[in-house]
Amino acid sequence: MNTLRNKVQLIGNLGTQPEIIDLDGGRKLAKFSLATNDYYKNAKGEKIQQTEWHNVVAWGKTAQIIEQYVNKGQELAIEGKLTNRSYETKDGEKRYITEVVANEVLMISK
Amino acid sequence: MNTLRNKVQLIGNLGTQPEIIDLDGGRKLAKFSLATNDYYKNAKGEKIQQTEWHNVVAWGKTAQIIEQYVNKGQELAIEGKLTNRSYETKDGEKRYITEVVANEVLMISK
Amino acid sequence: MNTLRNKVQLIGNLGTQPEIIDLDGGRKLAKFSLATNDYYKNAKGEKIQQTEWHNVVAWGKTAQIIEQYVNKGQELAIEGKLTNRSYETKDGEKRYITEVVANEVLMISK
Amino acid sequence: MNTLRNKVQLIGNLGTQPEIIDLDGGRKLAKFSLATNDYYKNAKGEKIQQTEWHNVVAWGKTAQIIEQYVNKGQELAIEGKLTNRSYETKDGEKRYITEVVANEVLMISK
DNA sequence: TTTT
DNA sequence: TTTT
Repeated sequence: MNTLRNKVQLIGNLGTQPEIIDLDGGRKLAKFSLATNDYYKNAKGEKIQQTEWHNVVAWGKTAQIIEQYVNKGQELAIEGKLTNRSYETKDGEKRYITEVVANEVLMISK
Repeated sequence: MNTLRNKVQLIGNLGTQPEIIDLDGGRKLAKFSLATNDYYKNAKGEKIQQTEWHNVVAWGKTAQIIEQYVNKGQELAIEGKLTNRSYETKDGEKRYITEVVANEVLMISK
Repeated sequence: MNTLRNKVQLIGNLGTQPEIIDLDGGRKLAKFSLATNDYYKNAKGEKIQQTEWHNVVAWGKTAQIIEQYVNKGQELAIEGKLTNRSYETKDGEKRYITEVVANEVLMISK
Repeated sequence: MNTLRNKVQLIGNLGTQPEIIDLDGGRKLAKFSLATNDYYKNAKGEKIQQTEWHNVVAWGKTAQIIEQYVNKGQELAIEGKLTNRSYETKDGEKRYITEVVANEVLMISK
């Protein structure tokens, strides 16, 4: 009843090898940056590529699939939800980070 | 050719009245916070509500529609893309902010 | 790994009370027609409403929710997949029907 | 204001070379069948592939892109809306056909 | 056959 | 900061 309310879909390329973290109890966490590329023409008619980098995380079974099959540079479609976390810097300042929590991944490169 | 690569959809409620900024050339910019609510049961079987707050912006015609029809508290469905901007604080520090740029809005409350 | 490949999302109104079928083993099947309305302006500048009627089915837990909470006329968001079935008429002719199999429903009317 | 209400997204392979129809006024229409594949395990634990075939049409600029770049067998992501048409057979019977009208296409094979 |  |  929830994914209709908060859904993100990205098709892009991994900027780094995914980082896999082994959590207590055997559960895994995967983290990676995904670049989506947007193309448009500017006022001069030049074709411009605009790249957005997204922080993506995945848990459990999805993390396992990523660990086994997903590598740097690869093209990937993901679906998930948009989340915001805050944390404190070592100077005690509060910072905010937005992450996409992926619940589905689809490798689309051949 | 682009929205398939980077798409966000949110259905939630406005936390504040939308802020409307009149840009040079008559163009408008609308900014607001949108709360999406997720419900799940914890280990004790208690129903938990988890709220995510999203920064949403809209330009041009979409901003006009928001100015005319959208108010604090209202339920709204939006579709857009996920973007990241950086800016400098007055102390010269670089900060990052993630925003959803809405290209469609749909008022779903009666 | 699948919903990224075949996904339908509709926001519309039920044309009829949902039909609930009790299957063997206690499982339920819900069937209903959902009208989505599209608005556009024609060459004369008149506002035209175009309605599409969709055959929607849901199984199991989603069917139960529909039986309990969803009624004729109500506004509903659904997400699911697009499927095609064939059947034979009593004259032995093969006919095709397209249905949306809903796996999520969200009541959005107040 | 409309695509939130009726949206279909498919990632699949073309079963045939797209049929391109030149309409009056230079406008084009593209038609093709797209197969989406779903994988699941049956009661015996065997991996089953289920293929759905979808009728897809595209108009204008999207049809031109398809004419130039899209070929039989290729993997394609499309986004569009779900429509239903009726027509009469030569025996005077009314038949219904469901089509996905694509407004975006993305070639995802390399 | 819905709704606005 | 919203809503149920």
